[in-house]
Amino acid sequence: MSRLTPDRIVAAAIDVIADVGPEQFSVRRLGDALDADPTAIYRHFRSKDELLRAIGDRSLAGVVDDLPASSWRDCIREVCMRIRAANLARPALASLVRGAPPRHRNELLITETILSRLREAGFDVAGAAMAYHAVIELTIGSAAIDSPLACVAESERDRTYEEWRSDYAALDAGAFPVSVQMAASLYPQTADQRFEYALDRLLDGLSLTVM
Amino acid sequence: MSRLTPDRIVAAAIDVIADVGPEQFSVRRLGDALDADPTAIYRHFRSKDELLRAIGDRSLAGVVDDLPASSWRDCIREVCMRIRAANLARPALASLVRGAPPRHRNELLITETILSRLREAGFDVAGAAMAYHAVIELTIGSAAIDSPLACVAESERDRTYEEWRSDYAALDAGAFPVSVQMAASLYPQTADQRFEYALDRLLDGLSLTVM
DNA sequence: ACTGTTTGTCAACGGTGTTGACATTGCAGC
DNA sequence: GCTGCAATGTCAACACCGTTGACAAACAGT
Repeated sequence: MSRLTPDRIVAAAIDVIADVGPEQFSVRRLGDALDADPTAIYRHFRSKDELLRAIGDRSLAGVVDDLPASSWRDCIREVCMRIRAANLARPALASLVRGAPPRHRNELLITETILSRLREAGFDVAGAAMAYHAVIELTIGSAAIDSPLACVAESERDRTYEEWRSDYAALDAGAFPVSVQMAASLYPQTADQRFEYALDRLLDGLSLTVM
Repeated sequence: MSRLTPDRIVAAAIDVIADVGPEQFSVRRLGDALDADPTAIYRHFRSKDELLRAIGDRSLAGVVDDLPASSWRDCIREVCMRIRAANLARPALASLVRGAPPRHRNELLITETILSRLREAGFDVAGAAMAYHAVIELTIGSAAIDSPLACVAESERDRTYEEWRSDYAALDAGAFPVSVQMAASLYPQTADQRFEYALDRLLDGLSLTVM
């Protein structure tokens, strides 16, 4: 075996990203962390993009383990929440999804799980495909939006939300009456809970198509 | 007045992005297009990020003009489609959604429009806030995911989707039976239509909360 | 032990955003 | 008019970035 392996590189990369943030992550920094020449990484990954995908896939390990067998809704809901949690925990991943197809094992397992549950629930092939894409777009897209704020301390996050609310409250009440009136009610609860609500409403809507 | 103005820079930047794609957009290219030194741009924008935000702001102009007055669903649907269209046309925006967003006029107009329609439709304050966030997260998130493929030629896009489908079809049918079976049905229709479907199902689900 | 592939190292290429020093322009106030 | 000052454009340079090709060391198979 070689000194560097894909596994060790991915593990080190996750550490580096946790350290310096996804924005500052670079091949050179990763090389430093590995005490190896940065270009050695290209012996194991064709490009940085391929490396990032591998990192993303590793973070999705276990997403489809021990799922509730109760209903298709509960199952898919849980999968989506776990995907979100994985993406928010390592915020770099959310940004690198970029519509790339799931070529890796964990991503494929997720697809297989969601699709099969939908089919069991009575979705026809076309309906299952549409429902799958709908649920995934909401989950991944929402995580991409929320990830920047997910990695800062809770106090700072709260302060940011409060700042945004007061921005709305300070608007011209003539031009933006409803925004001003509702300012205090915007960004309610936590970002996780807002996602949960959106996912539940989407699943409600999808349920209607199969009954 | 100076030879370069923020307006002219933004206009040129939009042209350049349309030409070479968001990925290849750089300050140097923009300088070439303006027949000026690239660093002259920094006399009008503090950073590339600020420039991108200005581009984003302009691209959202007109999103809330002449909306259908019929139903709240039609109205919000139309707003979301226009936001998506704006984001996909100027894909650079998708990548900058992640930063802490300063409130710009067009963005505020969109918020006001959606919130007021929801309130008129009978949503209470809390429900309108949740529905607003749900709809926006799906719209912006989905656009962020779809934008990389939105700016390539249709033939190349079709080829990419076909490649992804055949990736699924080539999987081990024992481990991924449903994925293999449904391979040809994945990524159905266009990305716009898939988003439309997801949005409609989400609106269906939101409708249930207000009846 | 010889050979050929794999892996690590090094220098370098072409690109990026951004900064500071310098030259030029335009415009206020006298 | 002129002067002085701020705004604007130009240039060179910095510190990075992802990636490639040539070369050396280590390993595998025969």
